[in-house]
Amino acid sequence: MAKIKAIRGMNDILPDQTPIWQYLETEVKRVLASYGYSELRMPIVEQTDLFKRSIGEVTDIVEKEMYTFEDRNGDSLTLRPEGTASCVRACEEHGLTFNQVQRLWYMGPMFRHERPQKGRYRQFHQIGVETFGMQGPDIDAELIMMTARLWRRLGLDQAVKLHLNTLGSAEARARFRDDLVAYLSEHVDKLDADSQRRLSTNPLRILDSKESSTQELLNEAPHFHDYIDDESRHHFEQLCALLDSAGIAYEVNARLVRGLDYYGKTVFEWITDQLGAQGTVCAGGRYDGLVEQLGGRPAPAVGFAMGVERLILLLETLQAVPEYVHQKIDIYAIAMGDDALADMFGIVEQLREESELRVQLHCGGGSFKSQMKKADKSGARYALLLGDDERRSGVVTLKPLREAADQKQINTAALTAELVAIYAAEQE
RNA sequence: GUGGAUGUAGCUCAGUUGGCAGAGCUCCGGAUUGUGAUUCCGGCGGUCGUGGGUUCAAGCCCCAUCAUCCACCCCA
Repeated sequence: MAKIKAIRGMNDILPDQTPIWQYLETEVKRVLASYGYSELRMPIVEQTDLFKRSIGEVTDIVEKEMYTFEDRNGDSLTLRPEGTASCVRACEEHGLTFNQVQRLWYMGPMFRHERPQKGRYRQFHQIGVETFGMQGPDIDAELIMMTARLWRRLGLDQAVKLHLNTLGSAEARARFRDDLVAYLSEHVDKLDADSQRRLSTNPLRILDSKESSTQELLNEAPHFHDYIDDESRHHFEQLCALLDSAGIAYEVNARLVRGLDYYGKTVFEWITDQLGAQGTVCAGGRYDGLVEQLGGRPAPAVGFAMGVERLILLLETLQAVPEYVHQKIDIYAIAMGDDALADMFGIVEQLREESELRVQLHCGGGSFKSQMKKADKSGARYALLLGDDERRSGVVTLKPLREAADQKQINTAALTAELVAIYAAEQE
């Protein structure tokens, strides 16, 4: 019988990886909490129309990457390919955007049917942050400063660069797009094949083309600079000024275009050159029109999303994960003989009751030697030994595994106090 | 969706012009009593991704298929 395997592009996250995930999630939550953001949890499945109406009908995501299926009652449902649409839907549905300000975050799996490669999977995880009800560049700046703080905290700040751009108002963008398409249509023959296709699907994406011939052609093309509306220009200038005074370095990248239709004005990406083709580790922007587009009363909004797998890849390639993250046991307890084992259960339970120490009791038998080997491999700093000798004198043996110090016997009643003192001294 | 590379033990990988399926690591046991990491000895472990074909004989050659990785596209 053929073995059942995980679905392509959907990965198990194994025990040697989960500590890194927990570390990243913990640090992100701390930063978010320090800015007063609240968590929102949404369903993973939504009505298909939600994504069609928000992301854009002709985007690759909607056209060919969504996991869409029929519910038993015939409704078309879709595994969420991103979080913003769900978040807006949830906020709107519960009145959270009605005349109020919101600062929210969520984390969880997203689904896109793409060909997997490094940093790109069919089930992947994002941590998303969305804000509503604030139209000025101050909140744009706050979001960017928050991400910058996170990179510093994670030790990634030297490896990522901030790219910044403005897409202007919907009207300005539309005029620019029309003129750009008109110009490029006259030179279709000089465009690379991909860009020819984009001409009808997502012409702004052509600005991002990697073909040098296409880039040459673009030098003579209309420039968005000449189309931007005054309000967007001011918004962008103020944002840049705020980032300047906060000491945050950025590169204005006029070719930076986001793939989703709902973005306008500010867009930004944090990019690394350490991960191969999937360099964008965090990206977002302003989407003032989306709430209204989804049927709500108009509300300005800005947000971004981080790719968790990509951040973890980056942490690993930079070897930026602190050593303690992989340390899961403080004490490994070994008992020799059935009577000692019964006593040891009581001792380790009391230790757990009276301290925060992480104590693992050896189970499953084996020779004393093999138990010592397991103690060593566990990474614990101490082995706690109990045999007939110790039981006779009411003590346990504490054996250091990581330093060249002698083992010593400790009165069982004083064990917790002794260990807590040792670990407290270690903290200083 | 397109292109390239790769599938052999739990892991990392050898395997010659086609001729008995291998190593290292891990795991288990041992090197005189209850002391780990180094060392030495022994052991467990494989439908060679899967299905066909060629051949006296296939891990190796041919076809198909699946999966993984990398890149394109797209995106976090």
